[in-house]
Amino acid sequence: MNKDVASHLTPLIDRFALHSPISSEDRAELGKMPYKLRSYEAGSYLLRDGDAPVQCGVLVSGFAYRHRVSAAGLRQIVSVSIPGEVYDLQQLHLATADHNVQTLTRCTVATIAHAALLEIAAKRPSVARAISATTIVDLSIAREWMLNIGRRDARMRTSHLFCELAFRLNRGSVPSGHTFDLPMTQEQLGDALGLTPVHINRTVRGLVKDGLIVNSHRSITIPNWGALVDEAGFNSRYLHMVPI
Amino acid sequence: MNKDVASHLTPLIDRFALHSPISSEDRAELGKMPYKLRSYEAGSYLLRDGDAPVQCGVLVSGFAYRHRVSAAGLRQIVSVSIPGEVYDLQQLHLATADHNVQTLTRCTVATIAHAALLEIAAKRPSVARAISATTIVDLSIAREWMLNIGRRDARMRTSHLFCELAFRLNRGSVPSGHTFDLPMTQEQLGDALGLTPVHINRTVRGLVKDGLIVNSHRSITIPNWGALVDEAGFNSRYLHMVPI
DNA sequence: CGGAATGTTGAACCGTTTCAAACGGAGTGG
DNA sequence: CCACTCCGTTTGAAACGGTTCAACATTCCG
Repeated sequence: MNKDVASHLTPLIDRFALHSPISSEDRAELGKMPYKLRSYEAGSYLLRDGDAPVQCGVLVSGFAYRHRVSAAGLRQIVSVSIPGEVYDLQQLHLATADHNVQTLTRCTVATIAHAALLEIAAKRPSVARAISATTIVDLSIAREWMLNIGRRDARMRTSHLFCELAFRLNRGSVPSGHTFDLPMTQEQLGDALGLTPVHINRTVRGLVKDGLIVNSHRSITIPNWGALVDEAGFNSRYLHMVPI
Repeated sequence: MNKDVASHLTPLIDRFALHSPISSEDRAELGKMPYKLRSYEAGSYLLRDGDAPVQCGVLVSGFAYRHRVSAAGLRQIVSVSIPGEVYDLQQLHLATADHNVQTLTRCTVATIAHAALLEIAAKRPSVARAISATTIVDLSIAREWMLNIGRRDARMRTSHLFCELAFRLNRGSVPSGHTFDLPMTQEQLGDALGLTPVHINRTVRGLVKDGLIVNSHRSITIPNWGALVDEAGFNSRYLHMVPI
């Protein structure tokens, strides 16, 4: 199952390299990690609240989301993972998961045992560092989400999320007229933004009416990137991503 | 300035040990890190958005908070640091800070150069691991804050924050009748909870009226821990803290 | 002591929620 | 190929939680 190692783990290594220097030996070592390739239907759980997490996963293809459910049964989506991202470093050193990770679409996932990753991290400080850096960027995104949910109105919140996803999906540069997949229902958007699905509907329609986005079949087109950025008050700095 | 090394860095080492095994040699090594002890007035900046972070800090005494300001000038407090906590691991591998850290009270801070910490982390995998684990717990707290801000009403939000602070300040067990310092203005509470100061006022008064808390002089007494926990829907699991 | 910052309260307003109903598209079975 | 169902989207109207604005009381601090 490890024949084409480099191609499946490349996103993980690239993500690491994005925020922290990774030497070619590190690359080689990381590329040799044993992993398993699996496919999941849309809606499958990749991690369940209460589980003991024992593996990391790279989303080779597909979207996933991370969510917590309160004692009262209220759900908050706390992050969205896009193709090529690692979705499970957030639980690397914890005995019990405190949230769920669920697929939004059919996904192909390369899973790596925590033990394997920790072993390399123990041998190679730069890998340990890269894991930390990746987690720190997740934390920065979480801070921006708190600001978004806590302090912006529905319209800004929604356009801010669209900006973030477009920017991440396009790795740091979004041309006007760009289209991207957004495989989330309006209920899921509501759970991500702290709003009701009904209000998400009205808000998205408002953005469409004002020509800020075009919305069809779970994909979003941004006719004018600058206009949406202004609407959202979006500043990509928190993503700590160097534009390509 | 390093005479009484163990006493000032102990909180850092203890925090590490809380989530990840730290051997006695690691302890000794960490205890030998060079650091500087400084005092800050209430309201001082420990880190400014845009700065290049070069040092970590341990809050030997005093409270601090972390906040982001949006393009429109809206402020969101994204975490509160209590005495004994490390306040700066969240920027360890980033070139530029994306938020501010400011003191709530007069603070004594032990600062450690990032270089010194990274050097030990490079030599000692368990230290690298402890840094990661600490950051991962911060991330878990951030997730709960997103849930709190996004999905709970003002009354639950406010009592949830009180529960969290009481629980962290008391290291995992809060007896009924417990009193703790909460050196935050109502405006700051509002910025932490995504509410206006006026509404914080009404909410806190409501909690007082219903006997869930007693509030005087920036300190909070919890007459009945179980009652406040129920009101807030608080479950301490996300803090990943073993009760003492 | 005086001035600034913080806390308190009321009343009007508004963004979002709630409830309810209808619509549309995709998939399924007869 | 139609009828049926399921799920997500859309829309309207009323209700509500939280905001805004404004005024005043209190505490803090130089």
